[in-house]
Amino acid sequence: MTKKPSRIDQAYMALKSAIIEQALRPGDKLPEDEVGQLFSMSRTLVRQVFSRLNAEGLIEIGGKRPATVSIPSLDDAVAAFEVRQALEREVVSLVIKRWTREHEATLEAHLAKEIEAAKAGNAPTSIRLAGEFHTLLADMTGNPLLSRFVSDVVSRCSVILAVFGRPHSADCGVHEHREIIDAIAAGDAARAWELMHHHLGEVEARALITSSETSPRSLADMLSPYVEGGSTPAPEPAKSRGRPRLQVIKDSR
Amino acid sequence: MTKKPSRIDQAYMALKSAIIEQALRPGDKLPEDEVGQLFSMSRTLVRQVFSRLNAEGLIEIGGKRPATVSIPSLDDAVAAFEVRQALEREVVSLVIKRWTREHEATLEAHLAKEIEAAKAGNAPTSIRLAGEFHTLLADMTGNPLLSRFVSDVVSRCSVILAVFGRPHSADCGVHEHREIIDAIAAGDAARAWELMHHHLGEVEARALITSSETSPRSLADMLSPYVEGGSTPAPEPAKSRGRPRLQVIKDSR
DNA sequence: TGTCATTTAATTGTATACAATGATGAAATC
DNA sequence: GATTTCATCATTGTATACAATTAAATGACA
Repeated sequence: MTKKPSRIDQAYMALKSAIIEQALRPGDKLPEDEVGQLFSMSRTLVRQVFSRLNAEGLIEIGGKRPATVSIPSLDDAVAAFEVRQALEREVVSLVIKRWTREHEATLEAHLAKEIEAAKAGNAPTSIRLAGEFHTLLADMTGNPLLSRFVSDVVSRCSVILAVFGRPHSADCGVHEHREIIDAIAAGDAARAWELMHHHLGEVEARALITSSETSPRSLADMLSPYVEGGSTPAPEPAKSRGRPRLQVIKDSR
Repeated sequence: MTKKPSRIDQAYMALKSAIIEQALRPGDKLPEDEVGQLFSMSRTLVRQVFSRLNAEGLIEIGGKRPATVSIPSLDDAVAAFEVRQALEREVVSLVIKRWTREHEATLEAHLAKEIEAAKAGNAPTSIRLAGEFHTLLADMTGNPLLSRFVSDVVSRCSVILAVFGRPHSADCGVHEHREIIDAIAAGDAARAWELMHHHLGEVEARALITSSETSPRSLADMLSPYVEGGSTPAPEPAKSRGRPRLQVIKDSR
């Protein structure tokens, strides 16, 4: 039984997904009260959400300025991939030790989803699933701390790709995931690590071209798919603030 | 010019130090308003401090119960040392690559402090310095993310030692640090890693004996050396509660 | 027209108020 | 005397109010 996520958790996951799927791009501003209205919570709670996102390096806060989606530097990018290599080496090593049939089934199912998303040309989903492959693998180590660190660094890498990366090409990534699964299933630690190392190198190699195009959309538009309820919560377009309208978003579970 | 630490930073560092030096022991309760009074800040800020400490696994919050210093399980301990080995292997590798004279001087100076603390029999300081040796090394990688992760896991290990560890014996640790510095200075990566691996194994090996002795002191007493200004926790002690009544915090085990 | 000073609006930083929830202890009943 | 029930208290969860600071807009002046 998964304990039901609190509203804070929901907002956290929603914003994290939005950033990772690049619906929110690096540099985008996140005013506390605006986000609060979108998720129907007070700034107090938004602040807690921001605190968590900041701890994972996904947003920048504290400068008495609106929070912004992080813009990693090139140094940050190098550092992230450096750490990621070290962590995922350990992941591969541990997963092979504790490998079970269920793990294999889980990864196969995930890979199927990746393939499906790639076929459908669903870029945001592909990006998210590509990252989840690695966090899924990390979960299988049975080491929660390692899992957390990997999840953390994978998130950072997603943002890095949003800044430096060329458009996500799902195909090659999926194929490499295929090979990694096979090597792990075969218990070939050396080959599995070599493949993972190469795979991460490929991902890192995409950090060469800068794609900086700005699309001035409203925060509500960018976030609407992530706010619970799916459709836009009809944000007040009026600039002059009338009565602060609070919308109640119900828990549908 | 280091940016001045905010009050939040100060309280965070104070509590972190108190936990790492085992002035606050696992299971100790940390009521928000009591801590707030000690550091002369509102619960709002205390909450932010707690949030950070919780993110690093040093305290537990959220259960509608008072925050408590974390009591890591044996599984947590194994997981932490597993991750730590992976991270510090990378640290050794990177530090050797980027080794400079200044690094050597910094570490020598730190080692001198460790020796001094060991001679003086200052256990809390010894514990803190032993951890700082590793974070200092991590800083020298020039990789802020790796540095953060190492700092995080080292903190966790400190708490773990507080739960499972036998009383800290500074001498052997200091000697091992000595050897590690020498191997790194000599550029012998293999030996440096072997020494570090062994050293961490030694530290982990102390996670065998449970030392559960309870000393029911007041929170103010335990924290007073960490509160800015030393022993006066209240800025306006002239009121009816000149010395704030502080309830006894018990260690339940 | 361009630049600079001043005002105005927007946004965050912090504290406090109120509600909700779980712990504690006392009283009543068997 | 033990146990259960209920009231009270302590503590956190959440929202809002106010202060402080920064970004933006306006207007004056060369």
